[in-house]
Amino acid sequence: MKYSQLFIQTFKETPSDAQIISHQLLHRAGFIQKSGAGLYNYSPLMMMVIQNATSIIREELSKVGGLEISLSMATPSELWKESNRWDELGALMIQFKDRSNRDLCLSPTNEEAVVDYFRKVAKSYKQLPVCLFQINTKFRDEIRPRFGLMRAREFSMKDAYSFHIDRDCLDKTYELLYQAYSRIFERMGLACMAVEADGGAMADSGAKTHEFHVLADSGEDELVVCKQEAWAANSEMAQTKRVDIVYNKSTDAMELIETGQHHTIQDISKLLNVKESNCLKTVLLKGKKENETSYLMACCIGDDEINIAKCMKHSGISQLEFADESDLKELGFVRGVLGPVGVDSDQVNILVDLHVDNEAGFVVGVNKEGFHVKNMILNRDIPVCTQADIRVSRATDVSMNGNDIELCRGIEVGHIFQLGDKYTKALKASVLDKNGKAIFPLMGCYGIGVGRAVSAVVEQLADENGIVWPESLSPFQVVILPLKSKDDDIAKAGQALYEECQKNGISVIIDDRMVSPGFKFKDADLMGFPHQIIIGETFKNKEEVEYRSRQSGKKESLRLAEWIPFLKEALKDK
RNA sequence: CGGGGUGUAGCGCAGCCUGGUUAGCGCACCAGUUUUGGGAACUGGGGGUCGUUGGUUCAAAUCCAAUCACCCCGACCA
Repeated sequence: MKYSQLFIQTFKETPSDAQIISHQLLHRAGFIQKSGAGLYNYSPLMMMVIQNATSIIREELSKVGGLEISLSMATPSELWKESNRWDELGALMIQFKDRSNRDLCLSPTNEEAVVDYFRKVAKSYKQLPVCLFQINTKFRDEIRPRFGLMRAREFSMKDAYSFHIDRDCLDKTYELLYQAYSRIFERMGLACMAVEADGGAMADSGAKTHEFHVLADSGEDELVVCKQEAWAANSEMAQTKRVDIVYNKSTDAMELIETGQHHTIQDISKLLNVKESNCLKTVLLKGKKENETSYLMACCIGDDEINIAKCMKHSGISQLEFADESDLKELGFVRGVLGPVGVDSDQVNILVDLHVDNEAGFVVGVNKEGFHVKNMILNRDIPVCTQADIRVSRATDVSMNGNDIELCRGIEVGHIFQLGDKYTKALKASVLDKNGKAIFPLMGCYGIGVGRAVSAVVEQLADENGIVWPESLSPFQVVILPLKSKDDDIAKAGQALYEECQKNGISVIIDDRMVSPGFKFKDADLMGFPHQIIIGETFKNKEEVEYRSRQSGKKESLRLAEWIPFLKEALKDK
């Protein structure tokens, strides 16, 4: 490829709305353009990177028996209604009507569609196991798209789905996919970590699931990592322990106390001279259960925080969020003095964190302006409640085995789940087993965000001069930079080397523009091609050209004729 | 969804407060000359319904209103 024919614009300046390095560089180097909030156009260079990434994915999935299919991007509402997700996924799913007034959506994920495909073909256990995958565009109407391709609304995803006759078979495929994912990310040049995760809206709670994370400060997920145990988990589900609480063991009766305008845990703690960890923080959450509005009262230690993702998991209520003033009013609650005492558990479920000792006394609001109680004891005073891990982990916590932990941030580039029979059951996709009995196959589901993975590569490998592509993803392996554009000897040498590379099957681009040397250097660095060949002064003087590695900056000089063998050697592991 | 901010050339911005020539700067783009080892210099040029709509005014990029778009922050007082 000749640079002059590439139809690419690079920029010296960073677009004002790009927050993170990968977004800035992908834009500056001419790989992506924004077309709207969370919507991006890909340039020819970006398409080459995407092709390289998807080839790696296809190869590795084929190795473990994956079969590529393509499901329609718009899906009819009927399918989603069969699994009840038409309403459950809420505003995340962009829904619309066609000219005949039929409801459709742009697929945010494809469990229903793939099960529909599956059930039209599968009749017998003899057809299993099977693993179907596709690489196509998904649309999720995210609350807040950001960070360029990291959280776009329209994005390319590889999603795979496997079907099994029994748990054992599912486990085996899950393991195969786990290994395939590790190889895929390794080949993309990513340092990746498998992390225990929460299935969220996609799977039944308790299902086995791992996320693959690239550690980066710009990551949107918080991870809890224990190096000693080689254990890592998403903070949405990581259970850890506090070791600093002294409980107020007491059998004294509950005592009503006047607290006036004191509302925060901090104020109450000071006023009554009680430790914050001996107060109970109570929040009211609102969500949906079986399409009906449902309320949840969540309690934790006063200086802890409620983790909403964990609350959703343990309560079975989806789309949980903090209730607003009008919700509080409607239910007869008062802001600032919330508490579980005397709450009708038929109306509001009560979920209490495990760190709240059920025999210790706590200070808590009593839903009456100006009053709290002392010595509220869970076992005695709150007859109907559930206890579960619903707090946010802190860096000062220890693992369940008592070892030190670290909190760090990660970019989720892949996610694998065991879905169980949730979708096959919902969509009545059964096959006959050996005994001629109909059974619902177990499913696994495996996703990779293609654009996000590519962004993560940029995020992880870029330096102050621009992108540094690994050979496996780079649009071109070699960039030839003939300096002094008007010098015939140099131009000829460049052209000759360019043709020679092509003859030898080396992927190459030549910067044939009539621009100053600095421009060519800066652009080559910015665009991140791994191998640079510079033809300039040294060629005029000594008939030598110069090699420079983008990644290490290491330079070498060799005679022109020696370059092809050198490059072949350098690229042979690719 | 709530709060804040920004919309002026492809990109980055000034001008607006205090209304008044032909709306400006840098980068990018086009032509020419000179340059050529880390984003060259000079000369000449093209490109704008100042987000949109409405209002105030002799006069609006500038003041007012509405609206749209984009960005950032936010659920910890429950």
